[in-house]
Amino acid sequence: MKLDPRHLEILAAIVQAGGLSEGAVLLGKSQPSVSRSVSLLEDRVGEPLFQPTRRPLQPTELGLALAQEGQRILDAGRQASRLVDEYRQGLAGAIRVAGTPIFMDGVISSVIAEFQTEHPNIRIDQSYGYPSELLSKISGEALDVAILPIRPADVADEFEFRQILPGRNVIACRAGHPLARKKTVKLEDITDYSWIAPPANSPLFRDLRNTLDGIGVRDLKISFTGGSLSAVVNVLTGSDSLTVLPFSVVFMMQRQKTLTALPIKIGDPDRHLGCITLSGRHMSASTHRLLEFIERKFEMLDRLICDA
Amino acid sequence: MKLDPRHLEILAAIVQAGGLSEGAVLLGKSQPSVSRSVSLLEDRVGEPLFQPTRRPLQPTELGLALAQEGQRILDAGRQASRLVDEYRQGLAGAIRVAGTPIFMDGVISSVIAEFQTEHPNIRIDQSYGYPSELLSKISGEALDVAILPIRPADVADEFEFRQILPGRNVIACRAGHPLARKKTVKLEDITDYSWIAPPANSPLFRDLRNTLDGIGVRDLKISFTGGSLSAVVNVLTGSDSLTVLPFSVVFMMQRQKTLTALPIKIGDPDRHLGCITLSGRHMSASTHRLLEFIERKFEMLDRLICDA
DNA sequence: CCAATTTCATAACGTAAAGTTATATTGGTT
DNA sequence: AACCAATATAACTTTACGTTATGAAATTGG
Repeated sequence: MKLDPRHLEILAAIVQAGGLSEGAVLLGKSQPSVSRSVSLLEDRVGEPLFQPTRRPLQPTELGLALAQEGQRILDAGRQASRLVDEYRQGLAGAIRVAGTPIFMDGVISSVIAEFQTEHPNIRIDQSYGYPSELLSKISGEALDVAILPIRPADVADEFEFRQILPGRNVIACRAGHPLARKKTVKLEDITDYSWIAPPANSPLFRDLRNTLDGIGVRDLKISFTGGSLSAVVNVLTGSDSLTVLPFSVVFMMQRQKTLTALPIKIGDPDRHLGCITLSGRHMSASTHRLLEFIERKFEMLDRLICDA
Repeated sequence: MKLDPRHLEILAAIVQAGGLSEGAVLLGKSQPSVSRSVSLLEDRVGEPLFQPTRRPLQPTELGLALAQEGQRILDAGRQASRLVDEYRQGLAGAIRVAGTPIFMDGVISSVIAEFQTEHPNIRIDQSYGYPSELLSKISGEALDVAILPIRPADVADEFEFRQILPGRNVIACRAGHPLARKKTVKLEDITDYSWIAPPANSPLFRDLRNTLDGIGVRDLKISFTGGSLSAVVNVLTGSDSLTVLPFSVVFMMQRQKTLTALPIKIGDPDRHLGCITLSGRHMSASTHRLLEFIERKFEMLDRLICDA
């Protein structure tokens, strides 16, 4: 026989409170209401749940056993309410974030780390991808937030774009690089050194080609290609190679005195770093919190970069 | 915010079944019914519980978490139903049984032991007492069943009496007692031996006095008084003393070749052994089972005794 | 890419029961 | 015996469950 879980909850409250009236108060209902609910439950069970003609209303053996199950139901209900509250306030949940490898490792990951210390109950599922995959994952709702460099004009209507950093690339080298000591660097200086290229299908690779095309470098020696940011940095710091990197990444690395940017002006890409979400869809409160957090942190970073 | 536990149950069923329609089947409800219940729940929660525009209806993070709580509620409900079923069938519960010490230890306890092997989920709370206390405990609902010797006419209206054995006392002695070998025993033989008496406030003690008065014995030597059945038996088997015991008790002990009854006719008491319950009150199914079990066993015992 | 099919949502309506206030009963107490 | 607090009952309103019928949307298969 199927019992109404609400009846079991009421039974548990009465047993716990030690009386029907007190139980009613505990439940925030009127006394006659819970009285009748108990009657209904007793009718269905077919056995008395309370000792008859006993005034401080004592449960029978069966009443006590059922009240225990009612308590479990109450507990589960309370836990559910707690979950909802936390979720609605954006204090719990899971967010699927992905972005281009260099940006994610170089800049975003530390911001996410900061976010997690503030919100330990929010789980971040991070992954990597290049713009086209990222957009299709967002579109297919396999992803909540994508962080990538994109031309604002290229953002389709189904997406929402929040710019967090203007695009700005620099030529990067190790901190103690011979060229790094010079006040100004000329094109002729650059051609002497070999180059490190990011993976061929990455946006940065196109930036690298555009940049070098732009400043007239035609035949560049590529000594290393592919790999993650840490691979690039390792090769860069262990040699006199050069590469093109977003200034924000170099800026973060400068703090550890490993990389530096050459004092030479190159064309900025028309892509800007930003967060892409699906527009029109319901956004979870925790996702909203993360986006606001990222925007705030990058405002601060932008100010630091401008001051530098 | 308080959520309806039934909604959480429905959510759990849908998630478990892998779809709204299947969930409806699982719950034994119509599909529109559960559909609307989910809508109501989503309205109250204020967050989507299922991915929109996904047809095999996949739960969101929060939906999944709430479904888990719903599962706990379902489990508790099922357990409650199981408890009720067992209780109604008399397969579970607790019964408070008490009786006069000699009867309980000598006859009833072995019957109860048999009952418990048949119904391991029924707990028997056994205790001892003399008729007056037993009746007042039954009256005050501190006891479910009392087993005692009583005159059927003395049973008040508030009680229900089921006789299980006619009253019949015998003079008992150890198996190898000198008198036990005789074909017939005369009054003169008896007076040579000392007597063991049950506690002075027990019905058996009155039976002893009545019996001896009836057969003309005036000055009896009492060598031991009080104690439980096992104490009486121990003294009896370790000496040539005599005592008065219900024949049923002696009959049970005869099987172990420890006691025997003297072949001398004494007056039967007007009390009969039976079960007392409160009349008019609801009797639990397990109590009913126990009473029937006892009646059945004693019918068999009675037949054995008559055959002997 | 369109039709067929599956899956879910909505509509309309009857009914069960939860909720309320007011009032009657009944153990327990002094 | 009488009073008091706790529980039960009565009468009525409102909510929402459950039903069948039907509509809309997404997936599937050719």
